[in-house]
Amino acid sequence: MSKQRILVAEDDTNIRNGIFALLQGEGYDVCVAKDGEEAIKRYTERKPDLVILDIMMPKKSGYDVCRAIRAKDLQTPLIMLTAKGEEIDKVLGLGLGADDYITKPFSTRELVARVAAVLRRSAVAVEVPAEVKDVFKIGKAEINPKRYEVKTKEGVSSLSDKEMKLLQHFHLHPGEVLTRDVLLNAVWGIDYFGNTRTLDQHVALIRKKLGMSADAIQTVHGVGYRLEDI
Amino acid sequence: MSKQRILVAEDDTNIRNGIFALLQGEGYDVCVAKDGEEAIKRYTERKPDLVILDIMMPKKSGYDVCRAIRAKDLQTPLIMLTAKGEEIDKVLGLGLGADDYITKPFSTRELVARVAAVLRRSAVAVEVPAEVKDVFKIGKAEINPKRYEVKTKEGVSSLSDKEMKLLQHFHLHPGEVLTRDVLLNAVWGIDYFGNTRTLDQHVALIRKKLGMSADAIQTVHGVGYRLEDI
DNA sequence: AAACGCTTTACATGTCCATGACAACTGAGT
DNA sequence: ACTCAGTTGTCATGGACATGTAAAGCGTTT
Repeated sequence: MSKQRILVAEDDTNIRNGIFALLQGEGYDVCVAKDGEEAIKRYTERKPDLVILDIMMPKKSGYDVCRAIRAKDLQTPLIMLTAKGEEIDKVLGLGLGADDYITKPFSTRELVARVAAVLRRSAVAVEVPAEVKDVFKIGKAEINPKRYEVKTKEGVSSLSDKEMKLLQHFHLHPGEVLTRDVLLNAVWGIDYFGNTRTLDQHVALIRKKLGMSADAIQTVHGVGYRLEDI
Repeated sequence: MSKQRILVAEDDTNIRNGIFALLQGEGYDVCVAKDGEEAIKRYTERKPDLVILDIMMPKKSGYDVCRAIRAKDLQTPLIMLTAKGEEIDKVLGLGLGADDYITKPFSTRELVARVAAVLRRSAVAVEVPAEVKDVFKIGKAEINPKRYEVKTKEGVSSLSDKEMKLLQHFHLHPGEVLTRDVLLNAVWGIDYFGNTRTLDQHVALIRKKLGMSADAIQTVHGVGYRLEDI
């Protein structure tokens, strides 16, 4: 799974930097905003998987930002930071659609736990509409995404996470030439700066596991790869 | 299946409207009551599939309404809203027969999750009397869900609650790769805020008790676990 | 206080994957 | 056909990260 992105909107520099460092340390891709307007801007340009909103902010309050986001998008989970418990009634009462809240002051443990829990819930709720969960074929090999396995005449081999994602992406675009950029973005995440040879390496592994059907994944010299559709 | 109907009894207008909008947005057929007497009236005329009751209400308290409903009907699930943790003891202690409770303030996600969970349970209770209650096998070990025991060639060991739930979940999805998220949601509940390593720990314990059949539960690196089906 | 179940921490172990080197290949231009 | 530069296949390896495992902490029950 590629890194999950979190937008943190908080005006207090200390708290903002603290949360930034904390979440980044936990392996998230974090972007920040120091007021409500910036938060909305960052939201539209970065499309984060989770938004953490302070309520008291200059320009636009957390309430306003929440409404603005919910107007466009009902999916993305949202955590509010509040100074006092009472304000929660407002959050709920106004039907703003926040997913969780944390009252200041909070412990780092608490923040990390809630962030993880909210992301976990939303991951399950979405239940991966973009991905394929049913058995499909590549060449004469059968891919089983639920089991992370590929079955060929030669036998059954198990697939690693990246291998599975690559195969799924090929299957979703049969016959199309997929450039390295596209594949790297799809499997490794949108902002992957690594060596492009990594991709070749994984293609090679996949071909090995496909056995006879290896040539179903053709290389298009100077461009990328292509799944043969028969 | 037609829309499921939910009755919400809550005196605070903001919260009532918030819950109303939230649940309606989730696709439920929602009706509301602003005090205890109205709640009982609405209940008898609408026969909802689920009742959400605030405890502190004018005219009749949530306790009273709960008792009144349970006097006629033991089926319909019931969720109590409480302001403080202590009151919960009363709810449970009085044997009122509430199915779940939520302490204020709560997040929208939490409410939605619990509503869905309670409705799912009651649906299951009507259709299928139990989850897995018969003896089943994992590898060469025999699991007895009624006795919370596992029998292997080496002998018999007893299983804890979580261990049993985990094993049942594996047994219900043989061969499938189950992600940590899915397992945590299934066994620990949707609003679990703990460490993901807890799961690993329990898997380790289960493997120990499975003895020789330990490798029936395979780990899929970077994804989760998988029960080998032979 | 002792036992138990669950969680958390800490450290050991293992797996996968990113990376670089080099060989083999491709295609365009001669 | 041959050359050559750029691209891709393949292999080997170190390191980052996920998992295994033991032990300690914590709250509840006996």
